[in-house]
Amino acid sequence: MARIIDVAKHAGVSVASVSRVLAGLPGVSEETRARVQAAAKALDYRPDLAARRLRSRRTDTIGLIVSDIRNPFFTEVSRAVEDMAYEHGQRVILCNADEDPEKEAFYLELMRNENVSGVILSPTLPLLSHFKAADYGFPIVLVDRCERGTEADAVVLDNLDAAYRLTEHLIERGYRKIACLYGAASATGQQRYEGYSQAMMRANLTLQGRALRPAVAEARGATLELLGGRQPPEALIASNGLLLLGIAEGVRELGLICPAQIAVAGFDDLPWVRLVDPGLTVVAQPTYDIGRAAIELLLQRIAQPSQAVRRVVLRGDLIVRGSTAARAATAPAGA
Amino acid sequence: MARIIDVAKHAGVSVASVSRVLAGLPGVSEETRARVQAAAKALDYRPDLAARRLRSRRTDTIGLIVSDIRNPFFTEVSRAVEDMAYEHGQRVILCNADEDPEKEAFYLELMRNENVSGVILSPTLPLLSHFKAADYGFPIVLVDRCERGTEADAVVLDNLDAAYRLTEHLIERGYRKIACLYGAASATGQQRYEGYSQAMMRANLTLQGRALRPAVAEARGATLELLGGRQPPEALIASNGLLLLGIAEGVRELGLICPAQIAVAGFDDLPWVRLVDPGLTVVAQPTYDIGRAAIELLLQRIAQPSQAVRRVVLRGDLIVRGSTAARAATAPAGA
DNA sequence: ACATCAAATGTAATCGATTACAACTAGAGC
DNA sequence: GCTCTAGTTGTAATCGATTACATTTGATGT
Repeated sequence: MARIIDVAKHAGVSVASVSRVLAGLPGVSEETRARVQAAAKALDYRPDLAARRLRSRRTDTIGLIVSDIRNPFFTEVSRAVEDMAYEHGQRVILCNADEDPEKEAFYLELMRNENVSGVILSPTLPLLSHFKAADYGFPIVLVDRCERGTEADAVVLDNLDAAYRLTEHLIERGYRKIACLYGAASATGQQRYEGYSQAMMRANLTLQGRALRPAVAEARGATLELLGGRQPPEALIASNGLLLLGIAEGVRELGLICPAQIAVAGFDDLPWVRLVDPGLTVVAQPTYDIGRAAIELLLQRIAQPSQAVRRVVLRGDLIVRGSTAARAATAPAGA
Repeated sequence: MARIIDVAKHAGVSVASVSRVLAGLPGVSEETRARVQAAAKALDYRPDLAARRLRSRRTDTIGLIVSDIRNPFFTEVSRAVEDMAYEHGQRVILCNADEDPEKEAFYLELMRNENVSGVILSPTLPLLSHFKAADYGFPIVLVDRCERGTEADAVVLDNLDAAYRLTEHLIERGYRKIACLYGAASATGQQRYEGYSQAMMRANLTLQGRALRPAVAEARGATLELLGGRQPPEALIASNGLLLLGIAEGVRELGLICPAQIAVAGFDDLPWVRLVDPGLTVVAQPTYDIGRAAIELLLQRIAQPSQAVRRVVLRGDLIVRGSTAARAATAPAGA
């Protein structure tokens, strides 16, 4: 493998000139530039990144720590992050923390060791509660999750508003007994539950919330339980796509007809929600935009480490489908 | 940030001793070991990875180049790869080549520059056709795609067999006019089409194949076209999850009843396939195992660069659901 | 008491770039 | 002709580890 000194010899110049040409710095004559480029091409020279990183103290690498890449929301976000990162000459190291604070700490530690340019993170609840971006040696941008007082750049959905509107929609359509299954592991789930709560209380309706671990089976179980009990709800809301899937499974398992017997709504406009029977009403998140906004914030902070904390709040898009069609006047009580 | 020389001074030993202790090499007294560890902890020392990589010529980084992480198959595979990689002290750089040979070449180039320990790759068709792992400066393992003569380690499904069994199942259930929508961009799609063809020919049935770009909209369009024409097929087969989704969309759009009016089957046991109306019959791929097998092959090849080429062929699992229920004796022709 | 040897430790070269600084060149101004 | 400046170019220090090789230490055998 050719080294910079080989290129220098081949071109008959010094290593400094080679370095300058290849870095595109000014102060090099056209002739030298041409000779160096020719030599580099002739020798198929490629700089050793380890050496460059050691000397320059820059890695051009960003870390992306999500809870689980298999969650379609994060899949999409990570895709956006990767696209943008490579466009800006950055590599991406991807990590799955599985909502586990220990794994999360491990990966943040890893990022420090890797000396990354910056990190995009969807934090667990315990980490978020005292989170200060300044505590880390590198720029951090949060995605999907953040609380009012969090001292960090962040890109989030307006969760409270979105959940409020979704719940309001159900109320308008005539549903009264509405239960909400929400993720207990993230701030986002809590905020969406809060939006649901506010809408319900405003309409003087009784809250029925279930905090769940973010897993399909959890939501399925809760659905079977709720709908199998006495006083089953008329409508179910899921705070994210995984839980929505679980609800759909449970409803299907019970053989209930949607929305006549049970209305369903949730978050994340996943490819399949329009396929299950009457089509599911959801709040769509602009996932790709979320990813893109996150990396833009990050790149700007890398360039300007001391700028004020910024927050991008995006609005969810309510997509109404058959699963929340207007409720029949009153359910015939016992026929 | 503490450097190794600081640790050495603090412990009253040489840098060599520190390095030895931290690398876990033998030939260090218990006392030195303890002092070094204490010093390292006291100073919160963390080795500079760039320096280490420069000197040791190892990066402990593997590259994962897939066509699109948003394809659930690759999502799952990449999850497995990441889990295993971090367990073995390797970082993962993730790249999406989008079935684009240029992007693919760019990323392979990047991997070379990064001096990765190895790469896991799902190659495009043109790359695969002349692929030799030995042409690259690093170990490579292929996933999901490989041809008979390919000179590279690979982990693949027994595509021909799986597609054959799936088609055979439809034939047994009484379907005759069976169309197959398959991905034109990958060897895998072609092999599955081949399995379909063999099963059809064995039963003396007429082939009806559509080579498509791997996109949901393509399959949806083809479905509308096929089912809208004269002589519509009685059953549709998709060679992967994306195309299956497109078929499901198309069928739903036309308001056809499955399987009475159209049977559907495909590949990939995605979370939603049991939810759409009668449940879709599919061949399930052991995706996590595929990812795990890939990285195991890779780690072994890294350890033993000159060992013989190996291939892991996994068997698909036919999961029968309502979408391929036995066909009614003969469709009443016009009532 | 001394040669021998293994274990422990230290010294310094090395990986391959970037970059501060010095040195050189040529033309402008006086 | 001489100084000054601006534009090029080169030399060598530097980043922070690993590791080949040299050296010291201490135990063992005779």
